[in-house]
Parts: sequence; structure tokens; C-alpha cells
Amino acid sequence: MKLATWNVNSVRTRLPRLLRWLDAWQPDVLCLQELKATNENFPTEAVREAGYQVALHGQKTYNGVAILARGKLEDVRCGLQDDSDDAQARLISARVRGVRVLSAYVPNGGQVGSEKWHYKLTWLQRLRRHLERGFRPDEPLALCGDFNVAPQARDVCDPTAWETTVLFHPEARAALAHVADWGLTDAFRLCHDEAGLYSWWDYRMLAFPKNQGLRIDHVFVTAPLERCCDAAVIDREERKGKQPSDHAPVVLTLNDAHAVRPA
DNA sequence: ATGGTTGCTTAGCAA
Repeated sequence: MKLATWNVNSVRTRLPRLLRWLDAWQPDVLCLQELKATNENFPTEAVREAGYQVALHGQKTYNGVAILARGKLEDVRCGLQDDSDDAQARLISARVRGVRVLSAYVPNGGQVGSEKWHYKLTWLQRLRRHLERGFRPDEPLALCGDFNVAPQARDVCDPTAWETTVLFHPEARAALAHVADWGLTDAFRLCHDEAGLYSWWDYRMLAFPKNQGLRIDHVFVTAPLERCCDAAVIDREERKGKQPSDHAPVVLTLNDAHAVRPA
């Protein structure tokens, strides 16, 4: 099974690229973030014609997440499903081919110390609670998305400069690590050790041609899936050309060993 | 300490 995640930064602007990318990569599942579209505005017909079912949690102007799949999306759940009255559409999950898939758009956090920063840290804490209440670390589960946090120094072009910002601040890294401590592994790091592999580059300052990026888009997997990770790649070609998203897709290839039950 | 760019919505916000 080929499982991918991509912050498209407006699904309507990116639709031609999205359709080309689906055709070229043929993923079984694609998690999308930053739709910047309501469910009504989402190009559902075009995506269906490309052969994908859609689970949607849209919002006007900002945020919005989705899961596209070749095959049935079951038990769809929207939001963090806790007590807080949160209008921001940042999480959706569904079961696909026996795998629980979550598409998450973690808050950026604005400036360290700001109200948005505290919302980001709280949101990650709430995500951990959501995992604890809704799922089990021994089930096949993939938590995918734009986490707006680079886990380690090797995931950042200039760690010293970035550690004072929301994307690589020690507190943000600790909050993400606490989510992973529930029972998740960074699937990309099962396949690659080297530094300098990024998934996001600022639109400004020629960040992409200079490869001044960060690896903030991730696929986290539970133990049953960790055993069957065959490959992980960042499609940095997708960041090139006219009207790219500022994020590149991340693609994980899984064999179906998790589906094999002992006799 | 700003600025640089993109997208949504229409001058300002969010990233």
C-alpha cells in the first residue's frame, strides 16, 4: 500500500497539480492539509473521476483536511473530539483497508510566546489525548500530516537559527515527541539517516533553490506498520515549476504484512 | 528587526 501526505496550500489552486500527481504516483491513500476550502468548495467530482473516494473536513478560508483513497473509507471521524469548542478543521481520520489513517494539520504557532503558540502546544497535547481515547498503539495506524515541527537538528537547514522559532523550538519538539511517545515511529527515519532532506521551503528568499528548508511533514506509524515500511520518499520535484505548494508530498510504501494473521 | 512570497478575500491575515 502506498500512503502519502501533502500540504497543498489551497486545493482549488493546486487542483491541476493534484490530479497530475495522483496520476503519476497512484497512491492508495493521500492525506491532504490546508485545503482552504469548505466541503462544498472541494473539487470532489474531479477527484472521484481520478478514482478516489473522499473523506472531508473542510473550512472556509483556512485549514481544512481530507483523506483520498482508492477503496472504501470507513468510520470517518472529524476533529479532536474533546470538550473544547474548536472551530478549526485540522484533523480527520478513517479506516482504509484495515489501516487507521489520520490526516493532521498542526497549528503553525505564529510567534513563540503568542496566543497561537500556546494553541499549537495545547493542540498537540489534545492530539495525544485523542490517540489515547480513540485508538490503540498495537493496531495498524498511520498519523500523517503537516506537523509544523521539525523533530531533530538534521531536519533543519540551520538549527541554531530555527530553534528560536515555532517550527523548531525545544518546546514544540517536546510536544511532538510526547505525541510520538504514545507508540509511534517516524517512518521516514526508518529509511533515511541523512541530514538535508526537507519537506517545506518558504516561498520567500529563494529558500527552495538554496535548499533552506525543514522536514515538518511526517508519517508516524504504530508497531504493526513499522514492521512493513519498505520505502519513504519526499517528492521534491513537486516543489518545482509554476504554482507549487510550499510543501512537497511525502510517500510511504508499506507491504501488507500487518494484514497477515498468525494461524 | 524587517523583509521576502503566496492564497483567500478584498486590506488584512495567515503561513
